[in-house]
Amino acid sequence: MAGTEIKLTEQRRVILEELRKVRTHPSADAVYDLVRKRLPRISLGTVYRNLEAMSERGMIRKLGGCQCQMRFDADVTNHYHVRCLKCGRVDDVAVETCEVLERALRERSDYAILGHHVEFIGFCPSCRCAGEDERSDQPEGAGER
Amino acid sequence: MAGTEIKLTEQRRVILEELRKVRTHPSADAVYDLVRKRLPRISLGTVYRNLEAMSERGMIRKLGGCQCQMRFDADVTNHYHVRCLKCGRVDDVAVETCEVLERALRERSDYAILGHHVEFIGFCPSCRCAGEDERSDQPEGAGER
DNA sequence: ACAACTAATAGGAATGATTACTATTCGCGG
DNA sequence: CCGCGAATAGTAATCATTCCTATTAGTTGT
Ligand SMILES: [Mn+2]
Ligand SMILES: [Mn+2]
Ligand SMILES: [Zn+2]
Ligand SMILES: [Zn+2]
Repeated sequence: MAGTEIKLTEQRRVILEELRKVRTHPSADAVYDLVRKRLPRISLGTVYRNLEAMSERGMIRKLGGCQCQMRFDADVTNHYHVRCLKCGRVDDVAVETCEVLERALRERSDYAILGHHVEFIGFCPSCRCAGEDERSDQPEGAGER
Repeated sequence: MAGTEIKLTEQRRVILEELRKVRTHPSADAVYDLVRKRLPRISLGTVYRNLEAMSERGMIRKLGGCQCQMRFDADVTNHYHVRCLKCGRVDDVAVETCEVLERALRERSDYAILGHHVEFIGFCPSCRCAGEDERSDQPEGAGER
């Protein structure tokens, strides 16, 4: 239910406030630690559930768009990928890699940059068609894992 | 031990051959299923161990460079991130997002493209210094999870 | 062929992030 | 206060991945 309105409960409000305070891109359990200082009785499940609910609604971002399961590729040349949000299919894409991005960053960052990766997200040809049919009745949870 | 030479055992050879046959970017357990047709006694642990060993040596690629643990961000504006391979720290980067990539892909792909994400990888200022010190004695497993 | 030694494997247990489940609680209109 | 749907706390289950250990395969020297 990606577009549904959400009630701003105490727990959700505090999670959001704490996440807005930090610049560290915390993990779910790090958010849990922050929130627990103000709501000692909150449960980890509530943190996970609400982080998920809020990212579905675009109130926050979830990083590392890839699913948990790793994928492997015998092609070690530099190329980018596109992943289907619904079925998880991964394909190569036909855009050339963009080293200009890396050069630009090397000048502005204190990190020692080793590389970068780009992943497009969308719906593959078959899921795309399936989605257009059922768009009317089911808003589709976008397969977000 | 990223740069060490590797012996091409029967199991490794078959894993590599099967991975080279497909274009599907299979997961570890999908590789296991493929390999098991030829080596019915191979264990899942061996598949995981050797996929990891071969990707460390650049013989294959591991996709979804992000760790398993999700990170969250209250900043929902479009921006890219850089992740430290050693300590997992994630920072925002100061390069503007590259919509030209997405436009280019939309013309060439059958996917319905919804977006893309870019993640740079490298060493953060503190891990970078620490790494330079110990570079002599320990080759450093690059923190590859 | 045999012993000694090392690297790799099979199989199963352990781990850790995430999700599912369920009884209880909360908030709210009537 | 009552009834009811949404949300929560606490815990169990899931599932990809890693760890562990006894066994095996390969290698070198005799
Ligand atoms: Mn590929
Ligand atoms: Mn950010
Ligand atoms: Zn699909
Ligand atoms: Zn670091």
